[in-house]
Amino acid sequence: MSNTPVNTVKDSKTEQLIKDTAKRIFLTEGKMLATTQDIADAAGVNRTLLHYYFRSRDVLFNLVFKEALTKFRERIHEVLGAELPFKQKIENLVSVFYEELIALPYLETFIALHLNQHPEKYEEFFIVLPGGKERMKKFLREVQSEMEKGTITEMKPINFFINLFALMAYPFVARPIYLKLFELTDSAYNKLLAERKKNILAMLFDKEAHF
Amino acid sequence: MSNTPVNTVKDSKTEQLIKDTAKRIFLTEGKMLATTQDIADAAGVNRTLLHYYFRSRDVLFNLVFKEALTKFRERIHEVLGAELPFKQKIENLVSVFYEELIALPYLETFIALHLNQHPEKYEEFFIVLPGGKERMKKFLREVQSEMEKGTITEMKPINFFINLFALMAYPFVARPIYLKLFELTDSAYNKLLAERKKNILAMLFDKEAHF
DNA sequence: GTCTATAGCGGGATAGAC
DNA sequence: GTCTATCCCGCTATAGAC
Repeated sequence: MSNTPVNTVKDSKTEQLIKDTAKRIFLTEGKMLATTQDIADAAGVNRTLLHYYFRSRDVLFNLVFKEALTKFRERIHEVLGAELPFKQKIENLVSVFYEELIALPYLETFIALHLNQHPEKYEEFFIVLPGGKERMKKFLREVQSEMEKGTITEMKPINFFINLFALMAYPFVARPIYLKLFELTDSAYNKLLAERKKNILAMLFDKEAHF
Repeated sequence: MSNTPVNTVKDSKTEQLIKDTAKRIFLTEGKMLATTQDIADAAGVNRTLLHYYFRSRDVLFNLVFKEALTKFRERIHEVLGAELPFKQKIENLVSVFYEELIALPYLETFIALHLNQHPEKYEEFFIVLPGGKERMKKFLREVQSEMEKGTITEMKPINFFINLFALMAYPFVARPIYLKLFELTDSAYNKLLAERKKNILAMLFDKEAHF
């Protein structure tokens, strides 16, 4: 209430630096077992600062996870909720999804493993987005309507949804396997991923020009 | 060479029990951080026996992993190498893949995470299967030939391969997410998975009766 | 806000008795 | 082959000086 000290400027550089570094190590590099020392070293700060700002490794881990997931979901929902023709919407979705997963390729893998281990944390991680449920229902109705128009193959709308995300996400999850299996370089695999964008649309929609 | 003692009967019950338990915990339940104590408790044996038979946790982990992966790959290769019409082969593949992943749903997730962390272990885990390389090349040629016949959409054969495995594997990897997202019970999700078998074929092949 | 020093414990591994 | 006792280390976390 009275005059607050000047150094109360929140979100100090250090705090943000630690959080960004943790995010990179956990979700970009996929090192979910990284220790507090690993993170501190990578950020170039003393290990105790991590506890000073976040109290425990667990709190930091969950925070980073939750923030990334929430941002990701918000972008997806935004795209799916846009007032655009169905096919255009899916094209945008693929682009946005790619953009996010190139930055955070292990996000999906982590969710899958972590939620299996701690199902009670679902509500903590998947915070309710305003209008989220309605937006999903609306999207599934759109899928249904497209099938009636004959632009996509008849199936349960949920299966269309799963197919869509399977085709997008799996190549990121399984990247290390395919790199070796087909003896590809990183950049060759990235090129393959880029080409897949068109391919995914060709798979989802009936009878279209493809590549 | 001379008369060996009777108690040299290898693969004692205990050894097998520990290995089976570890396999279940690591690959079926997805608890890749399970401690030696966790495994010993689940098997109902003393923790030191684990070291007695396998020397270290790491050795046990790699052994279990490698055995499961090799068995899995052998089954897949067997199916892909069979002398059968292409579509029949893919149908068989989906069935075999499902059978294996229902038993070991976390196999794929583990490979992805573990190989990323220890890329040098690729050769240890992915042992060379006799004729493996030729079989893969032959399969990709078959894919090419099917595209020329017009039964499947034109694309790079590698992309057909990735699409195939994406559609099969992803719903297993992402199971915990979809259970919650669509508020499904375990058995409802299993039913959905079963229905997807037909759906996957419809996605992969052009213009077929679907469901 | 940042450091050093230290407590504390959980987990892997081995020695040695039975 | 199976157990108990013990060692040892890495990692989290905190107290307290600066």
